[in-house]
Amino acid sequence: MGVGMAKATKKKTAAGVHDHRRCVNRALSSAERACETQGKRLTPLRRRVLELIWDGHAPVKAYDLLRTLAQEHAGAAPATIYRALDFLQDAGLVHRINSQNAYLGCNASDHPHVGHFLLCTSCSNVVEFENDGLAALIDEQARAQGFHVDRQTVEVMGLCRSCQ
Amino acid sequence: MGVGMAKATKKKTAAGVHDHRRCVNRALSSAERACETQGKRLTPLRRRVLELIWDGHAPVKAYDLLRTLAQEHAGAAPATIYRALDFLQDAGLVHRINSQNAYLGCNASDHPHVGHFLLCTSCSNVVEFENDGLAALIDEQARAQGFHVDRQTVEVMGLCRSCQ
DNA sequence: AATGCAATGTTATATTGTAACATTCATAAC
DNA sequence: GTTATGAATGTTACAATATAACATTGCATT
Repeated sequence: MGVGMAKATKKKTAAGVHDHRRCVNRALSSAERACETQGKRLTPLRRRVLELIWDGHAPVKAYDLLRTLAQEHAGAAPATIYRALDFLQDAGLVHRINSQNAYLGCNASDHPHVGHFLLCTSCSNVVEFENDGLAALIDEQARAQGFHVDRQTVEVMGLCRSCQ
Repeated sequence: MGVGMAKATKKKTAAGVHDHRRCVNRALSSAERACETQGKRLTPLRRRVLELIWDGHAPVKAYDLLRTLAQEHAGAAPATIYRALDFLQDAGLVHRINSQNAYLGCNASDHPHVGHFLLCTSCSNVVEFENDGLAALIDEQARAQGFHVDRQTVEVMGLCRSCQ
């Protein structure tokens, strides 16, 4: 199927497909390094789940992952997915988008950072952004109220450039 | 039950109870005004759900509301609660805390504002805060990436002053 | 080989949220 | 006052998301 598709749409999408494939591979390599560093085990199952998450451009639902995984992995059940997701989140390889009950590969697992996202309500694409000033301002505001910050999430809903 | 309790703990909590009662009443009055202004109908059912939300200090789960409501309202079903919650959110009287699947009364329904929260992971209390600079910075960051913002939510997890 | 712990398998169930259609209620038009 | 209308609620069923609990497997160390 992959071959036929590739031929049929070669000129227009082949490069894009390969780019994306490269991007996924880069993410997986980076994930392996990150786990090595953290002394965590990126087992084949966990690695495969991470790969499935990266396969799409938008956040993925747990049960969509499950349906896909089940086609290639007999014992797949909800716990299978949720355990993998828990591991991947702990390892900083995946973020949960709370407003969507969905999961997104993290492209910056090599350094600590907070979860700040722009969510397009039209095309469902999500981009993670980093803004140290923003993180600092949130921290400062919290401290001013005597609050000790462990974690912060920012989810911004709206329209991406191409959907406006 | 209420009377016995009140007597048993009169000195220490009676004032607090009354303060909270006053606070709830203020919120309900304010909600009535807000609906009047917006041309929306705060029916007895919706008003009661809002009151139940305000009864606790922490965000409330939909099915907890349902259990409580069901004791006094025969036809209460999930849809009953979710419809009321949808209405109250549209009217700006209630916020949803995405990271907890829980709902919180809004103390500033008289003016437009964004949903910024400090969530204590120890005592479960939540405080909403307003920081125009923060909202503006988020907006600016988004615009810089060509993103048009409709709504923003900030959820900060950590420890409140008294839980540190 | 024996032990122990992490990872996964397996089954069941809890929690959260919607869909779809029927009925009731308030309001305005007649 | 009746009637037409749409909003609100009642009612039943089910979908979607997530966790609990215990069994089994696999891997690393002794």
